[in-house]
Amino acid sequence: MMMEWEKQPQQEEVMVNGNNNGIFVKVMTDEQMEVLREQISVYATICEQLVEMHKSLTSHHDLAGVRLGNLYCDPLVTSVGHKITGRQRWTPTPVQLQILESIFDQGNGTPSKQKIKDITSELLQHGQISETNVYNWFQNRRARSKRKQQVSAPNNAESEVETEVESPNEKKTKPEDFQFQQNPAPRAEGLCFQNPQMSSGMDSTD
Amino acid sequence: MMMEWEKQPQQEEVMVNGNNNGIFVKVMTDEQMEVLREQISVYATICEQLVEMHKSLTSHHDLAGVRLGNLYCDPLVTSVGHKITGRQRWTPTPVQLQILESIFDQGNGTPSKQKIKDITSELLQHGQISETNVYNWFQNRRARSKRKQQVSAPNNAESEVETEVESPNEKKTKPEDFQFQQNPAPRAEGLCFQNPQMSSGMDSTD
DNA sequence: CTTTTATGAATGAAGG
DNA sequence: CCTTCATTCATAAAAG
Repeated sequence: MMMEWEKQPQQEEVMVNGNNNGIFVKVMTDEQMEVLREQISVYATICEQLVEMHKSLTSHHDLAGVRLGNLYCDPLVTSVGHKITGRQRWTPTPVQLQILESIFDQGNGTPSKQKIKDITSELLQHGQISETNVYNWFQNRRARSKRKQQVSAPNNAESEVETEVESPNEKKTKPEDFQFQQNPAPRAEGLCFQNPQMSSGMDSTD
Repeated sequence: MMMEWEKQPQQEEVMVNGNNNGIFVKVMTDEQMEVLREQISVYATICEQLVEMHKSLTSHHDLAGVRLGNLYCDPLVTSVGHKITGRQRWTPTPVQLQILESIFDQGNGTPSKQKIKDITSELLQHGQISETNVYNWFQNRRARSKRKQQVSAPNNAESEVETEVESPNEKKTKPEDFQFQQNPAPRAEGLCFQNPQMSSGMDSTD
């Protein structure tokens, strides 16, 4: 059964600026926001429960544990299936990524040498990784984050939307941090939570 | 296990109606929408993978299957867990493409930042486009062009350097060479994360 | 509608 | 740090 919201994207598109250069934004009502929160929350809960179930299983059945050992250890979450035929470049596992992101968010934009080692050790518990990988990751993360800023910056023509973001400490995700995308299909889009295809799963095509 | 959703929402409140009786709603930027999609998508993917894993386990251990049977059949979980992806990508209009191609052909293979802005402005007259789009286009164009060169011109100039992995000397891109990620198998099952609170969602105009 | 191809976008790594 | 390149992923468009 599909979730309701997929069929009920009832946000409206409003033009913030009255002139023809105005920007269109998605509008959500409080209720919709709440629903979203609920749904995400549900996912979180489910995930936790499933993980617990999995733990129970593997702890009670060595055989199963072994069998799936190399599968759940990280591949479970090994995101998009990629060939195991000698990957040339490191790809962070979701867990590693999450950790990296959280560290990045902590504002310590200064990845010191020692810090790198520290982080690397930590991440090694969740998959192969090297200090260079960590170093590069932070460099790239920083650079790209910054670039996004400057791209979205050209907001001289201030709109009616007061940029009253009272989160000066937030340095990465800016509200106006989006870019225009051509949308040839003027049809209702809103929350396009669709299901094109579940593809890219854990199909490790070796 | 919760993600940063709680901290992300930086929507602004705007009054949809100009008059003082207007309703206040939350506004989400495309960026935020994208973040949301990503997060939900992650949950969906993880859930699906966990379910798959669970299936593998239970198929080998009836006991475990029974044990967990009433657990995953919980009202919480009802059907379809799917990936929610809603990214849409920019598609250049013929006119834009024409201009881009001509610029590319002018040999100025070095699209500087200022140049990008310039080009973007130009192309904006022929359809929606962003600097990032232009940047990406040139990056891709050059890469593709270069690749074609090396493929169509297998000059023996550099002897046996083709001791590469895989088969780079293969005629252009060979689809069969790399992984197939499509699996159009119509699956009408899986998990569904339903919640009493969710079901009576936003469709009720209350 | 399903499968394949073309190509926009994301990102790890290297160079300066 | 910033820019550039190479490879990969995902999806719109085309082909069947």
